[in-house]
Amino acid sequence: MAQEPLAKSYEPAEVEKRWYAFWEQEGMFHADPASDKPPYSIVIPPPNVTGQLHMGHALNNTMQDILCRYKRMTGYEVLWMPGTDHAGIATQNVVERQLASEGKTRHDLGREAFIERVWEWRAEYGGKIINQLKRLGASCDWERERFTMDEGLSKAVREVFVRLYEEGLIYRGDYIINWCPRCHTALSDLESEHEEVKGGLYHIRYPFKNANGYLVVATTRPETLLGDTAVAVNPEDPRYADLPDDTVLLPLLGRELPIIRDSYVSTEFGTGALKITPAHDPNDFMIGQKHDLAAIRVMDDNGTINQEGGPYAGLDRFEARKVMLEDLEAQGLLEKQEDYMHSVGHCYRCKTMVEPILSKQWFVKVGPLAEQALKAVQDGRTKIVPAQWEKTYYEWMTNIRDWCVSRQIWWGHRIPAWYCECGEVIVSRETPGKCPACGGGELRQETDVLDTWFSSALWPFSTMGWPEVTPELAKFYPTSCLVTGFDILFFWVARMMMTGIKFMDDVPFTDVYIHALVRDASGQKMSKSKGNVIDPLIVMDQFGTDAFRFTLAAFAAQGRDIKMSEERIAGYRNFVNKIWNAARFTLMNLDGQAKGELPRELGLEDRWILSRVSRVAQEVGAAIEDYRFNEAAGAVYQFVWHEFCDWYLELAKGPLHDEGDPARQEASKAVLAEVFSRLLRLLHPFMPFVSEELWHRLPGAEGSIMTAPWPACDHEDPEAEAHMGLVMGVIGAVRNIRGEMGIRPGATVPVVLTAHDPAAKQVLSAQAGRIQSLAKTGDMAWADEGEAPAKAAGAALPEVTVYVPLEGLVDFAAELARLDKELAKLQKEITPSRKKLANEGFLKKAPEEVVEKERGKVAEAEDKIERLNQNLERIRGFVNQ
RNA sequence: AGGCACGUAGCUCAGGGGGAGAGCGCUACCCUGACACGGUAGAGGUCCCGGGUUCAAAUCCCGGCGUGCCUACCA
Repeated sequence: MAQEPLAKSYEPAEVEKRWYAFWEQEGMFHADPASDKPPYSIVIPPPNVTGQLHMGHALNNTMQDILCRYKRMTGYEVLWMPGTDHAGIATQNVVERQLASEGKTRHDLGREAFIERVWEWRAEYGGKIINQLKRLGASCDWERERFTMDEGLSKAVREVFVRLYEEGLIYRGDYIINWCPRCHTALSDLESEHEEVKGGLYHIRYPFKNANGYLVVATTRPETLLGDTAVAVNPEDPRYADLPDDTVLLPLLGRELPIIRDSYVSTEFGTGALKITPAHDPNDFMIGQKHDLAAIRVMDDNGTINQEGGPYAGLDRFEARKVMLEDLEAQGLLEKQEDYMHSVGHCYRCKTMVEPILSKQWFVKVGPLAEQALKAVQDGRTKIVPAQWEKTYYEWMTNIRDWCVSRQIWWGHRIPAWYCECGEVIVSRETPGKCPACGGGELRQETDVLDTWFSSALWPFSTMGWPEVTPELAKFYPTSCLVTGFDILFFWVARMMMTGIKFMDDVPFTDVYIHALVRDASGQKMSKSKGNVIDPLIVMDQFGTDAFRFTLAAFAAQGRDIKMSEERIAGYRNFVNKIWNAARFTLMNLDGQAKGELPRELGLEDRWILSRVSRVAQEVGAAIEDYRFNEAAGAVYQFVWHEFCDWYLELAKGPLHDEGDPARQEASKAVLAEVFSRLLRLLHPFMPFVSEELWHRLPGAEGSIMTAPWPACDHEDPEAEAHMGLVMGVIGAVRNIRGEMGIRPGATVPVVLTAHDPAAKQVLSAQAGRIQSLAKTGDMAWADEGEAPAKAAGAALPEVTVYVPLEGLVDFAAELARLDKELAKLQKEITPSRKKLANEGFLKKAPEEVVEKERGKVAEAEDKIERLNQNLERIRGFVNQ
């Protein structure tokens, strides 16, 4: 690549587009099942085809991408399996809305044409989110992209359904389900979202048939009274031990209702008398079965009262409630009504209030499956991170109820069941030609489709070709990790566990990493209606994808939600720019010279930075493997900005610009090139684009940074780190004096040092040039203790005392104040240690090394205090003269 | 109703039995030949409150208070 000087600041847009195209063209995301490398695999949580990239997707996929890119660099064959979900209800809604704008309904088209229409919609708009993931830099194996309605995946769905049916784990039955009167479909328990709603508790009088008086029942849903088939009281309830009659009359309709006794009824709540509506309440249904009561459905699929409702037929459920209450009131049957907060299920798609309705549905008997899925986590075959979620998982798995999988919509996998006129039900992989029972050919296929989660539950193996036996399954199943939000722990993760164990005989993933939610800057959940959404696409346009990804990683602490604001992203945009400019500096100094062998003779700062980059590489790697993304990002940030840029580059300027010592200059160049190359690799999982761009700018660079090895930990040098610590300490001390004393930045100050530790003198003398340039000092002089300059500001380090002679620079009052402040700080710092050492219990019981450490701290501080005091006295003596 | 998290600098948060940390913001100074999307220095804290365990608690335990979230068939 032509070496033009870098622009002064980084321009992401063009770079991102170019490198993503390059990676795809080169097939760098493609996983080879025949590879010798160890496998690492992740299946993407498939976004809805109708989806638009939001913050949640961005976080989720950034994390997966960090893992995948890191694993590739550490020698794994990585498969990141992508795809989308057909999102039954959501997608059907979108297309129905489209039809509505043409003045049509799906019924005008008919089932087949409608489904055709959905496929058309998908072809046109369905790829949107995939392109948005690409913009994020996601390194998915797009050649393998899957869709839950694909032929292969549909085959897997059918296979699973039939096998579960054959084993008696799928059944069809009458049950109370959650019905959405707007979407016209059953919903699973999970899809009914409970929300606190202000309603009323109505006390209604049910007159006795053969006696005076009445029984008062309390209800929140008076309209369901039309379907009552009994009234229940607790057999233990003394209030109802002696009733004048065993039959009451249903208000408004006059139907005779038996009074039954069941311990389910609470004596605490309401009036202690409960109306029983088996067709419209799950508990009433249960009681109804127990007492052999009739179940009368009083509402149709729209939530409108049906024929059974007599005079109220045709009224909407809410309208019916209103009218019925008025009538009850008029007849003196409404004893009282009070405000009542209770939680009511709402459709997760359209927020319509769910109506519990009795109907015939298909269910998965989850008990046996859940038991296995529970065990797999308990015995550690699958690890959930952070572990606190395991509890939640156990809780749900042990209380799980059968899963209603049928949906009364058109878009989805049609249930492979056929009904014969003779009453036979045929469940089969292939469309049956005739009834095996009566031989009749008039078979009707079930019209219901399956819950979308039924197909997503198979995702980890259906995407790899199951039920066929494939090399992909052999190499990449079970997958290594699943990255997801806790909101779909039950919807999806738990169900994948069940099916994976059942059909693959092994867990679908060894790790599950549960990440937090992304909220707005004030902690509110982002939602369109609140208008507080931050659109990741706009953010990427504005600040660049790398800055955005880094922000997500940096804030992704385990177990805490992320509050996102543009200000933060701007901060990391600055970081990207910092990297860019460090590259500018590096490239200018390298002068086109390719990275070569490191020379044996190295400067202190060279040894130090090599040691640091070694350690940081290890730290960052370990943090990524433990899903501590924020720590990984923090370590890179700290290293790049505050060690490499703030210290190393400044220190290296000396030798790099010193034409008088070519060997030293060459050594610095070699180290600069080496460290910068490593730094880019450390950045790559977080910032794929800018790291790739700069990688190619490095002289002599070959291939993509994607396939470059993760930096080794091979230059640890504790001595160099200790010596650099000393140098930094001296520079810091001088800078502090300069800053506090108000010495003009341009002025050069003299420095006198006294060595407290003789070894320090040698180290510092060798680094005199570095100290002079970074602290802007003149010549460094050494004095013996006791010969310290009188008119000087002083700072005490453990190894040396630093004096800056002040004659002509500042007034001494300022220095006295500074020393006082410093002394006070030291005293305050050391107080807890002194207290500990004065405590006999501490001396006796604390570990020896802890006691030693405290002693050392006190000794060091006292030593500093003494030296500072000496200087204080000298100045006082001088001032008072 | 039960469960789970969280409460640390002005803001957003790391940390998690032995020296209170970061980023942003703030103050002062500086256009030093990579970068003002920058540099140097600095100010700022009852680690929510109350008990307990311990030689030692911001950290562990118990109880409050506050804030989120999840689960639940008491009409």
